[in-house]
Amino acid sequence: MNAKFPAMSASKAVIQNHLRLQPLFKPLRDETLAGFAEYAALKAEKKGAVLFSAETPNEKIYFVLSGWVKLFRETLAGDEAVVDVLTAGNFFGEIGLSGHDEMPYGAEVVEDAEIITIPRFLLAEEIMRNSLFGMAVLQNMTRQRLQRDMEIEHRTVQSAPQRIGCFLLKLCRDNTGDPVVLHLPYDKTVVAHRLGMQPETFSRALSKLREETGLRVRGATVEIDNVKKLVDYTCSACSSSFPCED
Amino acid sequence: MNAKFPAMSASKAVIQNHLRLQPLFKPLRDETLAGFAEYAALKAEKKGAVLFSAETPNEKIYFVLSGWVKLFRETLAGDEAVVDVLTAGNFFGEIGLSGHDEMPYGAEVVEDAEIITIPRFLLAEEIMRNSLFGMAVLQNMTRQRLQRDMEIEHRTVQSAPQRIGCFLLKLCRDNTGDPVVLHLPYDKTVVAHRLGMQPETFSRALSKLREETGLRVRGATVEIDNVKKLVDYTCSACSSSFPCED
DNA sequence: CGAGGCCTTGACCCAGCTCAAATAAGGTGG
DNA sequence: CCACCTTATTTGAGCTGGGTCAAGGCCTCG
Repeated sequence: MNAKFPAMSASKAVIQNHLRLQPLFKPLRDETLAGFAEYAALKAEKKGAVLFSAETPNEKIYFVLSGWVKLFRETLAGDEAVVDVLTAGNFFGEIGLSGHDEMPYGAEVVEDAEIITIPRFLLAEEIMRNSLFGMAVLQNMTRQRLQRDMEIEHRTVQSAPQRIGCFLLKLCRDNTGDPVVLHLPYDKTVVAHRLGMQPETFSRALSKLREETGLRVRGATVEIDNVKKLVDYTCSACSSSFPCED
Repeated sequence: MNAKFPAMSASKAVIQNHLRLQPLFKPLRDETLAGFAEYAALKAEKKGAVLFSAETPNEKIYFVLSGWVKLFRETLAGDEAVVDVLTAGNFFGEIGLSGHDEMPYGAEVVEDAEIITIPRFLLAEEIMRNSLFGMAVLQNMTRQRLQRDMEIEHRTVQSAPQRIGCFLLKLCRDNTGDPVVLHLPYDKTVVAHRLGMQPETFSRALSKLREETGLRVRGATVEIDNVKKLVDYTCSACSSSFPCED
């Protein structure tokens, strides 16, 4: 009964609790999660922190508990393409599970974040051992692929204001009551790049969206009085109707 | 020893041989493949055949042995977005493995094709039983996701002529000798949509690419004298260098 | 040989990009 | 709490790649 142990196991217990809440881990038993927690680390990361760089080997899977992280690549011309932006409930680095040692993109914290990392090999082992878990991972990857398909379609079919609308609607997902208040989670420049447009275009498109659908923007806060109006404006160009993904 | 049996088992043997060649099935033993072959069907499909429609439940996985198949969605406006175009060695319908009963897009033969179909449940069972196979499926899906990531980047970073160049380069992949002769596999309209552009734009962009890199086009045949020149022109905008995917 | 479907070309338009400059918004040290 | 510096955001002006519409040309197949 070393004096250090109570503290340590308390911390591990905290991690284990967070892991239990991850949808991906639903098929796992507590003792498995405890095993993960043993090797996992929970860390508070400051805005600007680089978790890993592109073209770099990486051994961990990252679970975002809070804050925002962007995944990005840099083109030869020097400008960045934002692949995705993740927040609470998302994870990344799973690409490594499929034998890609070098990450195809870098990861940077864009809003102070709490992140749990787990060594990749633990998950890989569990996938081999527990086919239910393997299936869960496969389903997750499949969903991501479908989201990418949609994204590609959106980029050619939607106008800039509509893309912003679509982005805002995804943030609404939970809120149902009509006056919705959102906080733009991070730097508007990052949002712009996430949506594949320049910051100037983003600014103008947001103004247009404001006129068109009557939403209000104050700094990083967005208020939507009439969600239906926003849906009508945004989703008219799309091939699937509103709550466009499961 | 019914008279029918020799014929049937010969046909099944043919199918089994095709299945053996699928990279996805590498981790499977012959007896497993034999089991698949028992329920599988090999069919010659004519150009224009619709294999399934979007928003429709589907129970099969499709392996393309020859010819070309396009996967597509239709937008409300009525124009089609080509999600992907597949040929020998590719397969589709795996989305169904992750519990998506309704297909998110339709499949149509765009060039006479031979296709093997396997009931989805057989693969699903095997995934649960054989974790090596499950891992192979996961890796495949992961690769597809990464390809989508690249595609999204390409759409914003590359010009129309560059996108065509990129497309041609992928078709070169095997040929190494410098004078390369390619046959555009299908309808130029389909290629255009696959690349996210209008047929008119495709035509103009192809002319530009011809001037720029000295390749020659005669009907559906493309001759490339200087692959390096094409690479230089095409890949200059990209974030990864030439043979851009494994 | 004719019809319909591709493919190409021309003319014009417009969303979004680029360059440049003016403002706003934070964050920091005093 | 304020002045100052740095980093976002907005706005203006002009450009351009690609879309749209419309008209031929060409090739294929019946």
